[in-house]
Amino acid sequence: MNVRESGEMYLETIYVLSQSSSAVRAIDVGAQMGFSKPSVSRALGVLKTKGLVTVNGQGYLALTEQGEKIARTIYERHQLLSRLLVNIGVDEKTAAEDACRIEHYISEATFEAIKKHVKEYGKKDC
Amino acid sequence: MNVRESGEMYLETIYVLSQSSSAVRAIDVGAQMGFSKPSVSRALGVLKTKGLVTVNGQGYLALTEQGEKIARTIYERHQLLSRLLVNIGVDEKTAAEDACRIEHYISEATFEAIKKHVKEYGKKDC
DNA sequence: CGCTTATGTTAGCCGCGGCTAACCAAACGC
DNA sequence: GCGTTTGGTTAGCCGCGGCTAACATAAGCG
Repeated sequence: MNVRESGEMYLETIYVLSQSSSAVRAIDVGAQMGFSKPSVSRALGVLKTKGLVTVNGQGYLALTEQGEKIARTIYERHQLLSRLLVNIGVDEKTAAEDACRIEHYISEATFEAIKKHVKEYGKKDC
Repeated sequence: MNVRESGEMYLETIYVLSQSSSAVRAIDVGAQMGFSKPSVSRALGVLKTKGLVTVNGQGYLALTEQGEKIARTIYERHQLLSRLLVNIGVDEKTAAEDACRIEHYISEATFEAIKKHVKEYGKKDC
């Protein structure tokens, strides 16, 4: 399922919120992302039809296996990129902001290369 | 003037084409980017009204000082990111593709940090 | 019971940035 | 000199992804 930046951000947000809260609803996602209720409603509708998100009777959101896979991928990239940027001297806030955009646009190959590089870089302590 | 990814790509393309050709026209930009004539026409119209591009009587395009500044910035980022990715093991083609997207989304701070890091990295030969 | 508050959805707008179809004008070639 | 080819514009469509306004429930509370 092709999900682009917007969809990925929704999935990632649900994923992150799920880790600190036992129940995530649409309104929480909107609050987190700074988007209106209708925007969230529609975006979730799309993600539902794509089989990436489910909603139970109480309005609680859950990622499907597929959805969680995407969310975890993006989140992992976010973490790695963010740490990387901080490591090379970018301030926390800017690093997080930049990582948040870059994370949607790098290929798997680039991600793997960065991961490998970070490991080497750490080992050699340079 | 706020230019986003699309506008930046047009500016960058004009800039690059200008370096290997003495005269760049809208049609060349379209051919290079794989876009239709009307798309280019409209995009250039916007860039013209923003004072970033000029067209002379013969239909030849030129970047204004402002426009060239943006184009050079983006191109510089493209080059640096591309080299960086190749250095850490990403293949040429993928590196270019990824750089082409990332270049529009990194902050000045991140760009400077990467530049600095690349220099250090080179020096220490690790 | 009835009002308020919280949550979600529906309808419809807008800017962005692609697209095709159609047209216009200038240059080129027979 | 006239048809074709080349380059550009105008009009208008479409999907994306925000938005507001308005409405539908459902829960909490005096």
